[in-house]
Amino acid sequence: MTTYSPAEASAASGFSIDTLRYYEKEGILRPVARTGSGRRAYSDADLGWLDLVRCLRDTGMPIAALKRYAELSADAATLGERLALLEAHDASVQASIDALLAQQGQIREKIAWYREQGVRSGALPA
Amino acid sequence: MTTYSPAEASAASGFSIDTLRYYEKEGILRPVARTGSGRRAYSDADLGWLDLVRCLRDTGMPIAALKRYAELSADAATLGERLALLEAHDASVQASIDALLAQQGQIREKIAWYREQGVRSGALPA
DNA sequence: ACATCATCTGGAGCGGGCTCCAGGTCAAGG
DNA sequence: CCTTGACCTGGAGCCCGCTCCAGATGATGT
Repeated sequence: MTTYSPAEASAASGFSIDTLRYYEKEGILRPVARTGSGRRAYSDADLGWLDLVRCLRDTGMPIAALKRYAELSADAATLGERLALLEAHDASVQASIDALLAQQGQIREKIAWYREQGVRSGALPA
Repeated sequence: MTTYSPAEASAASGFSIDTLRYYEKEGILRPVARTGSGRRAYSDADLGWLDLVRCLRDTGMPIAALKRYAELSADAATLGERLALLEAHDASVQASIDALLAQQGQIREKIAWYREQGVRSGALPA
């Protein structure tokens, strides 16, 4: 069973070492195994979980929700609850995408308007 | 030429009155006209600009960039620069959308995995 | 043996973006 | 008139999510 040093876990997950320690302190990462001398030894399972954390964080899930999800993960009986949490998050991601698409439309209208103004005034080539 | 009280501008833009004052202080909103007694009187142009600000903020443009954009808007000769700024922002919005779609895929995989686990273990109905 | 380096801990500090507060000033309704 | 309420100002405070620091400890390479 391979293990990984903090530096390796950081490289693999894309989180800084400080952030990994912070996540552990916050309960997003359950206590990581230690070597005899007290250094962290991340497991493959830890890295897998960090991958998911990365994805959830990057899609805007707040630390508190991540922590909740992590707590639930400690108990197999909460599978339904975790599923619900993920589904709610999926819906919120969908909402963000929809909002971004609409806003992108507005930005592009503005861009088109600028282009027209520029050409009309001769400031931009047609 | 219609004008709007702070409360009206807030309702129309969706920004709190405090945020409107903050934006003005930061230079995102150029100094708003005042009534004889010193109260703000927002114009239609102000509200239009706030609409755009809303859109840009909601798509993740930071305060500093908004400020830059606002400064450029004071000088007609900077049209090209503003256009470039918007185009860059459009590209970053597109990148966010792409990233979200990919991450959504990952989340949905996880959801599917949970469903299967749930059914397999009998915790969830097929 | 020694210098170097990675890591450890607890806690302070930071940047972004607001949000709230105290204390004061007007304008309008009863 | 007098109260009420919207508004004003400058500045402090807050929440989030890290990020950095000092000081100590243990592993590593020469």
